[in-house]
Amino acid sequence: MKRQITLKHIARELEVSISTVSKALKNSEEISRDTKEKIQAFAKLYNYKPNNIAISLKNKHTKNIGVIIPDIVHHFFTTVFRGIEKYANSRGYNVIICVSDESFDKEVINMEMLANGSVDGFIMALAGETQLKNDFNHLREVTEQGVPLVLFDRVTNEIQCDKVVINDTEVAYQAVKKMIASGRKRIALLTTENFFNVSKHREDGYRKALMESGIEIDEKLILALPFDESIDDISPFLDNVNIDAILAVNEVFAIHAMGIALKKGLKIPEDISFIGFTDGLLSKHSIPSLSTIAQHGDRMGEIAAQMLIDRAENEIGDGEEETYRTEVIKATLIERESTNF
Amino acid sequence: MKRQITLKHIARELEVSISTVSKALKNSEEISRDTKEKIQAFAKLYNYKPNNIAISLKNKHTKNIGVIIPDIVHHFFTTVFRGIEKYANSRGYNVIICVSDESFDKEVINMEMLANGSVDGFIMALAGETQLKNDFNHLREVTEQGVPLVLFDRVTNEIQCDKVVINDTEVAYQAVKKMIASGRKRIALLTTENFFNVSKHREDGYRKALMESGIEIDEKLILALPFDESIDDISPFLDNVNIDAILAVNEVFAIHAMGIALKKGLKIPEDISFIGFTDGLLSKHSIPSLSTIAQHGDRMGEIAAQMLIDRAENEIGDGEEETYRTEVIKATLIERESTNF
DNA sequence: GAAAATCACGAAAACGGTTTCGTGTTAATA
DNA sequence: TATTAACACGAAACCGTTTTCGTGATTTTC
Repeated sequence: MKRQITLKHIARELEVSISTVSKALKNSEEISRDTKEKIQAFAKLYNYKPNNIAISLKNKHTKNIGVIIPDIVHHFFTTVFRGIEKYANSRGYNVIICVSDESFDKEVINMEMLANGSVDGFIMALAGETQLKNDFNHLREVTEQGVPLVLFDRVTNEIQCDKVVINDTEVAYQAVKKMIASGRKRIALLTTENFFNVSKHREDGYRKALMESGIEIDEKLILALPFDESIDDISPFLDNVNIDAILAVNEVFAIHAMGIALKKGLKIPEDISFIGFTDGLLSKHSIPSLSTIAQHGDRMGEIAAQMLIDRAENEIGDGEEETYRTEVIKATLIERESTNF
Repeated sequence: MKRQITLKHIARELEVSISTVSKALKNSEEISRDTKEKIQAFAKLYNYKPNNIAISLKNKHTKNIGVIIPDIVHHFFTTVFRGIEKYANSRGYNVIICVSDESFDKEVINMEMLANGSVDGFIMALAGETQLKNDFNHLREVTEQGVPLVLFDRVTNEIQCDKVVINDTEVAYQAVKKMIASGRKRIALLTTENFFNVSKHREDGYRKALMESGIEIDEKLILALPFDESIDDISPFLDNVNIDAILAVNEVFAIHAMGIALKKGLKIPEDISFIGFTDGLLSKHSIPSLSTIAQHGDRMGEIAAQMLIDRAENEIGDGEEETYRTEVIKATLIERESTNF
C-alpha cells in the first residue's frame, strides 16, 4: 500500500524546497515558468492531493458541518438532511451526521464528539428527551465558544441562535378551518406528548380554528400519545369517541387511524376525513390516499445549511453584536382522497 | 467569542512547558503529583478539549468513516446507515455521509472530496449509473492507496474488497416457491432495469423457483421498469396479463400494484397475492398489510462498519497479502395479509 | 561600472497536539 | 563523600500545509 504523496516527497524528488512546491502548485507568480511546469507535471503524474487535515489545522476550519437529528429512519428528517447535504456540498462542505435517538445523553455525547474542532458548526433538531428535560447547556457551551448553531423544527427559545421552523400553528389552523368549512363538526386531534414545540404549536392551531368557529373544544377528542410507537392506543380511543374528522401530527397516526376506521366500515372521506403531517410514501400510496401537510424538508435543510455556512464564513468582529434570524417555511396542504373540501 | 483553549495557553498560564501539560493531562508517571493536579484542575476549569484535527494530523487517522449511498430518503439505506452509525459511534468513530443521487459523477466527486485524508475508509452502495457504466476506477484508486473499502447491497465483482450482501437469489426463490406451494401458477415479477446486481439476483431466484416447479416462464409476466419513479407503467401492464401473484423488488411497486388490483375489484390475497422487498412503513401500514422480505439493513450496516473499522485499525504489513470477505445476510420473509400460505 | 530593482527560490514559523531524548536537581547507594 | 539512580520537567522533532520574510543571483537603471 502506497501512502498518500506529500509536498515533502515532491520536494525531495525534484530537489527543491517544500515552499517552492507549495507555491508552484498554486500557480504563484513567484515561481518561474519552468519550475512550475516541472512540479505540476510531477504532481499530476503521482496524483498529488493536498491533505485536508493539514489544511484544516492551518486554516482553523474544517469545511465539515455536524448534523444531529433524533432519528434517521424518518421521512421528514431525511428530506431535511437531503437539503442540507445538497447545499453544503455545493459550497464544498461535507456533512457529519449523528443520531441522538431521541436521547438527551446521546445528543450531548454526539455534540462533544464533534465540538473539538471536527466541524465548523451544527445543525440540529432537538431530541425528545432534551425538550422534556429543558436542559440546553450543551448547546449553550458551543454557542458561547462562537461555534455557529442552527436549530430546525424542534427548536427552543432558551438558546439564541439561527432557527428554521415551519408555520405549524398556522397550517394546522388552516387545515382544521378547511375541515370545518366542509361541514365537519367533531374533529379529533392525534398528537404526541413529548415533543413539545411542534406538537404544541399544531395543537394551538387546532384549538384556535375550533374556537374561532364557535365549536366547543372537547378535550376527549384530543389523544396525546407518549411515543411514535404507541399507535395501539389509537384503536380504543376511536371506539370511545364520536367524530367525523381527524387531524394527526404525523403520517403514521393518520394512516393507522384510517385503517381502523375502514375496518369499522366507515367511508372515507364521506363519514370521516383525515389530514396528516409529513408528505411521505405512506400518504401518497395509502388507499385512500391521505391528504397531508407537506413540510418541505428539502427547503428547510437548504436554508439551514445556508444560514450556518454564511455565519461560519463570516468571522464576526469582536465589537459587533450577533443578531439571529428565525426563518419560517410555509407548509402546504396537499389534498388527496381522504378529504373532500 | 472565546476561541478553544489549547495546550499552549495552559502552559503559558501555569508557567510550565507544553510537553509537561500534555503529559499531565494524560496522567503520565513522569509528572509529579502536584503539577498534575494543578494542570488537570486548570484544564477542567477552562474546559480544555484536545483539538481533534491536530490529533488526526499526528496519528494519520481521523476516526471518521465515509458513507456514500445513492439516496437518503429511502427506507433500506437509512436502516443500513443507522446500523453503521450506531456501531461506528460505539467505537469512537464519526460518520460522514454523501449522497450520490444515483449519479456516477456525483459518486466520483464525493469520493474525491473525502479521499484526501478526511476519512479512514469508505462504506458504499453503488449508484445506479455506476453499475450501468461499469466504471469503477474511482474505487480502484482508493483501494490501491490502501484506503479500506466496504461495499454493501449494490456491489461489483470488479473490485476486490470486503462486501456485505443479502441472499437475494435464495430469498426470492423461497418466496416464489411459497407462492407456488399455496397454489399460485401465474406469478408476475415487478423489477427495475438499471440496478443490475440486486434486481438481477432476485430475478434469478424467481426464474429458478418457477423452472424447478415445472412452470414455464412467461416473459410477458416480467416487467422491468427503468426507474423507481416510473410506477405509472404498472397499471397498463396489469391490464394485459392474467396473473394470481406478484413478486416486487421493492415496497412501492408492490403497494402500487395492490392498489390497482383493489380498484379492479380483486380480492387480496384470495384472487391475487403479493410479496415485496423492504420491510418499511408501507408494508406494515398498508391495507391489506404487505408480506415482505426484510433485508435487515441495521445488521448489514453494523457488519459493514465492523469490517471497515477492523481493517482500518489493522495496518497490514507490507508482506502480507490482503484477503477479503463477503458476508451474506440472510433476508427473511415476513408474512402479512397480502399472502395466505 | 556601481547602485538599485527584480527574480526565483529557501528558511522558518505557525496550526495544536504527541513523543523521544536530554538535563539539572534531588535522593539513594557504596 | 563521591557515584549513581530516580525524579520532574523542558527542548525539539514531527504530522502536512501555508505564508511571511529573507537572500543570492541576475538584470535594469543612471
